[in-house]
Amino acid sequence: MIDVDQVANLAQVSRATVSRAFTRPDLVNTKTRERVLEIANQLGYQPNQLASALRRGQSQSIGLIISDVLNPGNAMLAKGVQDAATKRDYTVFIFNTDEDSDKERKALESLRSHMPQGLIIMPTAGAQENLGLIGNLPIIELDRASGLKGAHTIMVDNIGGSKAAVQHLTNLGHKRIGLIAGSFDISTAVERHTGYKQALSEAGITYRDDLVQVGNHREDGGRLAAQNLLSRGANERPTALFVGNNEMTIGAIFAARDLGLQIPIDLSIVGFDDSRWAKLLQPSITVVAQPAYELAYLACETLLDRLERGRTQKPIQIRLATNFIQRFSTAPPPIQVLS
Amino acid sequence: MIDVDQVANLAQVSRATVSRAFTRPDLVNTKTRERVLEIANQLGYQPNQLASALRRGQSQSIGLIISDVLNPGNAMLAKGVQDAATKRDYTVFIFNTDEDSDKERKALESLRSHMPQGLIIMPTAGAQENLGLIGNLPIIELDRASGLKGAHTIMVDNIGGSKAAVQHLTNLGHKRIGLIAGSFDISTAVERHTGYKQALSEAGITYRDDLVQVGNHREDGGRLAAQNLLSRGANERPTALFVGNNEMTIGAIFAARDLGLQIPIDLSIVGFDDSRWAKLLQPSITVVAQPAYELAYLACETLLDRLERGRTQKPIQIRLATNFIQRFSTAPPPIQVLS
DNA sequence: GTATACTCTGCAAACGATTGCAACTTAAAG
DNA sequence: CTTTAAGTTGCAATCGTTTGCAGAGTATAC
Repeated sequence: MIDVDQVANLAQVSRATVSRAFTRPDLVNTKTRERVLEIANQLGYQPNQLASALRRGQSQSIGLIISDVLNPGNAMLAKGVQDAATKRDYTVFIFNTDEDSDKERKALESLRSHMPQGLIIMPTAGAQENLGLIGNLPIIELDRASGLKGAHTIMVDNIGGSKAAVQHLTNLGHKRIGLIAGSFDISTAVERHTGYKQALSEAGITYRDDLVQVGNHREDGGRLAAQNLLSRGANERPTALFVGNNEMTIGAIFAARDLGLQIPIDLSIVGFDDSRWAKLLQPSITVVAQPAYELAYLACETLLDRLERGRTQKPIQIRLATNFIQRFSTAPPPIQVLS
Repeated sequence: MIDVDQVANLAQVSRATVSRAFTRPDLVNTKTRERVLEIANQLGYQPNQLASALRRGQSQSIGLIISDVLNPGNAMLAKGVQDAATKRDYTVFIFNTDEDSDKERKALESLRSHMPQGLIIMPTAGAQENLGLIGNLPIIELDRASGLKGAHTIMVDNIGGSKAAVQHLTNLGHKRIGLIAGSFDISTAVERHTGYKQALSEAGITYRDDLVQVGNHREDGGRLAAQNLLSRGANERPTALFVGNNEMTIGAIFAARDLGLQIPIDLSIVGFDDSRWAKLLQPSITVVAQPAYELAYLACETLLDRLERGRTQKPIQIRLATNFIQRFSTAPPPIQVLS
């Protein structure tokens, strides 16, 4: 690789001048600067980011820890963060946790050795202690909160989104609405559960524990939970299902099909988080859409602002609105058959 | 951040010994080593990757350039590469090109300054010249070939996959089989086109230019292409469509719906590349599945082997088999109506 | 006993950039 | 003409590791 000295020699200046030609152009005479840059360009010189980062103590990079890029929602987050970072000449280190605290810890350790200037993280259930490892790096929690006090968080309005979904169902006349929730050690699951309860309460429907199932956030969990809820007599089982995330929604749809239930005739379904297949299925699925890209983009911008401007004031806490999209998986409940 | 010297002081040794305790444990006395590691652990010391990389000239990282992590197939590639890299303690820098050569060039420049030890790339149409910029970094081309002579490539058997798909259709009795191909400056599109032609030829069907449409790899391109092919009289339009990638398959399905064509009664469809929705749709879609994860994992392992073992022998060129999955979007062609 | 080998440790020079400080040049002010 | 300031440049230290070399200590062989 070609370094400052080679450029310096050819341009007949010291390496200090070459360095300044790149980083503090105003400090070097116009003619000199042009000559240096010209020669650098010809040689294909590019400052070594490693050396630069080491000396300046600024790596010009940030970390991003998400649960799984295979989940399209997470991929969207990755894209949003990367786009925002690239625009400001930062590099992003991406790690996946697969919701496993151990992997999260390893990711943090690995990340730490690369000296990122900040971190955007979608915390796992064990994030609180893991985050201790990383010292006082500026951190923004994305999509959900670890519970760390004073943390900066950028999330969507889960309660509101959830409420909108369930209200839609109660407005259609549903009384027995099942909830397939995520694991309650994750803040989004708790909040969506809260929204569900609020909507029921406002509609004058009593909350029933037996209509709530907790799934593992994946397709099989959703399927299992739905089977559980739907394998009851026609006058017993829920007439509508609100599912707490996109993967579990797929599972629920499969379960309904297995049981021969027609959507939306026999069963209405609303999912949290929009996706490709939700639009594509017939009937297409009514969902609460999240502005994932904007969320991530904003998180990254916020982090970089904080890095470049001053240090910590009060914790930043942002909520973005969700977007309820009515499609064709919801309809009034079936007529009740007297037994 | 805490550095070698602090550990060295506490452990009453020189920093050389501390360093060796981590990197060449056999060179330091067992008792000393244990003391050093113990203290390092207590202090939470971790070697600074930047400094280490700079000094050793080995960054312990590789670059990955894909077209778009939002495409689930690409996300799978990213995951495969990352898993393989992580297992061997390498870090991955991920960049997206969105199929834009300019972005690819910028990605390469940015990447270069981070001194990766190798690169895995899904090349854009303009990759040949872009790759010149990066000097003699070990490179593996993933999923498709840039055309660079002597390049290492790891791809799937596109011709075979394509042939299997079209043979399936000819076996069902289809005579007019449309192809929605990708842009021909990308090797996969060319190869899939070749497979299509071969299968037709072997079935004794003459190749017709007007049954082939080139799309832009995205949903809208597929939709447009399909509209074009299907907006013909019932005795004119293709009775089956083979679509060259997953996004365009979605477009084709929408186009068929728009025209009121029932799949598979009026129209059979086979897509290249499996996906979530292909399984989920009703009818589910027959596809040629690619082992994307394995492809990527293998690419990364191959690259790392090459880095750690010796330098270049002859170019590596690997092809993985595709997997034809018959589902319910294909059926014999409709009975021809005499006009 | 000495000679030889081996094990372990420290010194100090790298890696490639950035930057405080000082020196030198030239222009402006008095 | 002298003084002061502004504009340019170079010197050399620094960031945190790694590593060639040499020296010290210990064990083994003769």
